[in-house]
Order: sequence, then C-alpha cells, then structure tokens
Amino acid sequence: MIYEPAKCPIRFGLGSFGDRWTLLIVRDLMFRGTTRFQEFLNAGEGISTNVLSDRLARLEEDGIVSRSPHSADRRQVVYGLTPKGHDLLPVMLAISSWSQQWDPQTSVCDRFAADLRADFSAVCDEARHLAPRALRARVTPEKA
Amino acid sequence: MIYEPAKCPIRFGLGSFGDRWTLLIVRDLMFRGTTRFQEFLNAGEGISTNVLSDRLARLEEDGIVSRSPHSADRRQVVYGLTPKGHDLLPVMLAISSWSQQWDPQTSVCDRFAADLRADFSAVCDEARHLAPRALRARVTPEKA
DNA sequence: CAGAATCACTTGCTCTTCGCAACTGATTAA
DNA sequence: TTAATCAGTTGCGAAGAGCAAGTGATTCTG
Repeated sequence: MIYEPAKCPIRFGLGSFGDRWTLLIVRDLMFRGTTRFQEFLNAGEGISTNVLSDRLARLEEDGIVSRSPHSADRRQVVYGLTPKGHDLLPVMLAISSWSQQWDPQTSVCDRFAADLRADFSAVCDEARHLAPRALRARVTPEKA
Repeated sequence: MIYEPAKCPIRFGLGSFGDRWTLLIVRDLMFRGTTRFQEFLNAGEGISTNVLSDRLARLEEDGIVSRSPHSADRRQVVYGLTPKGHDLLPVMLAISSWSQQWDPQTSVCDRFAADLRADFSAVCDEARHLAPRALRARVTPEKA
C-alpha cells in the first residue's frame, strides 16, 4: 500500500495504483496478455527490474495480480489478473476515453470511443469476456 | 508532465495524473468545491506546500486546472477545473465504483454504485451538470 | 496610519524512493 | 559440463517527497 486509505474511494484507489508504473503493468496484463517478468521489462516503457519486482509484489499483496509457477519451465513465474484486477477494466477504459479525447497522439479507435460514450456499461460488459489480444484489437484503430 | 507519453492512452493519462497527489487535487476540485491553496492544504491528506504548488502548476500546464486571481481579495488565487479537467469525471467515478466494490471501508452509497453499474454513461451525463456539493451528496451515503 | 495577520507560495534540509548496472541462485538447453 | 535464461536482489548516485521556516504582497485591526 503506497499510503494509508481512508473512507474516500479515490484515496483507496490511489493507494493501490497511484504511481507511475502500476497501471502500466495492469495494462500489459489486460490488453497485451503479458504474463512473465521479462515480457514486462521488454514492454518498452523502461521500468527497472527492482521497481517491477516491487510493484508485482504489491499488486499480489493487494489481490490484483496472481502469481503462479509455470507448469513446464520451473524458472518461469506466470502473472495474471485476479477478479479484482479484471474489475479495473472500467478504470482503464475511462482513462483511455479521456486520453483519446484530449491527446491527439493517442491511438484509440474512434468507433470504440464513440461506443464508450454512448453506453459505457454495455461496452465494459462486452469487453469483460474478451482475451487481451481481442480486447486490444477492439480498442486500437484498425489501420495502425 | 511526469514522463513522456506515447500513443498509449494509459501512458498519456498517467503522464498527467500518475502520482499520489494529482487525482486527490482533482477530487477536491470536483467533489468538494475546493478553490484555494489553503483549502487543499487543510483537506486532511497531508500534502506539503511545495508539492501542492508543483502539482497545481503541472495541472495548469496540462490544461486540467485553471488559475485566476480572486476578484475582491488580491492575495487569493482561485483554482478551478477546465473542461479537460471536468472530463476526468468518468475516471473518478470508475475508480469510485471499483473501490466501493473491493474496499469495505469505502463510503460510496450503494444506490449510486448500482446506478453506475447499470448505466455508467447516463450517470456521468447527469453528474456532469451538478455542482461539487450536489455531486458529492449523490455519491456518498445518505447516513454518514 | 502602523503593526499584525493572512495569502500563496519558495527555500533549505533530510530522508525515502527511483533508475541504472552488476550480480545471484535456480533451472534448462547445447 | 558448460552456457544460456529465468526471476529476481543488491549497491550506488540522483531525483523526488516531507518537514519547517521564511518571503513578499495584500488586507485587516486599533
């Protein structure tokens, strides 16, 4: 926990993911299907090994990320989202929608953004059942 | 800007509010009607003056917060949300909904949470036109 | 009109955290 | 048997956060 929560929901949320890196890890798990330590490192964001290690541990402690040994290769550790982690989908999509609206560089496809604005809950319900790659395909523009 | 953005919407969002304090300032502006430097300090979160000063400056630079001199008292500076800042409402409500679901201590009223789950877009559209106090009254439980 | 209070900050200091690089122990591939 | 790969850990310099005191402008008080 990054700092103590109170009754405020914003403060509680920031206690779990109120830093530069945590939501990027959740993004990789949710939209890119990243499951291993090395993959997070190579995600191109420049997170360092010690910080990644720390954030994954915190996320596991907070019940957002699951950690299990790989069945075949015992060197590997497989990370995944718990139900609590999956429930961050609306937060991620709300941020995506905001960025699409205010950052010209952001590549969220216009149709998805329009769908979100029209019926956010319906899009979330639909997106909830998609695998990471399919989810990402739904969010990002067709021609990119 | 806390770090460089790319095409990723999550990364862009975190570039604007990916730290411990920024969203708490937005919360105070959005749900509590806080407008002055001293009020942010006394919000009970324990932010220090130098960090508050820095964050308000960044938020203004990012076009999320407006800064104007008080009409009567020229010592005072009045802070407010820009349209870009107001558009963070869905992000704040998504975080609130998540916290209400996963933190027993979080005080978001059950009815509001249910409304959000049923039709997030409609609740956002409705909430958009409310003043901070009225908005907060809609979110927090009746008996608290 | 003088002195004190209040406003939004700034400065200086200390301590924690971050980013980088090298290293480790366990496991697997050649 | 040796080399490569895995998920980390450790050590160090730099950056950021937290705390307390100070600043200049403005406004209130007597």
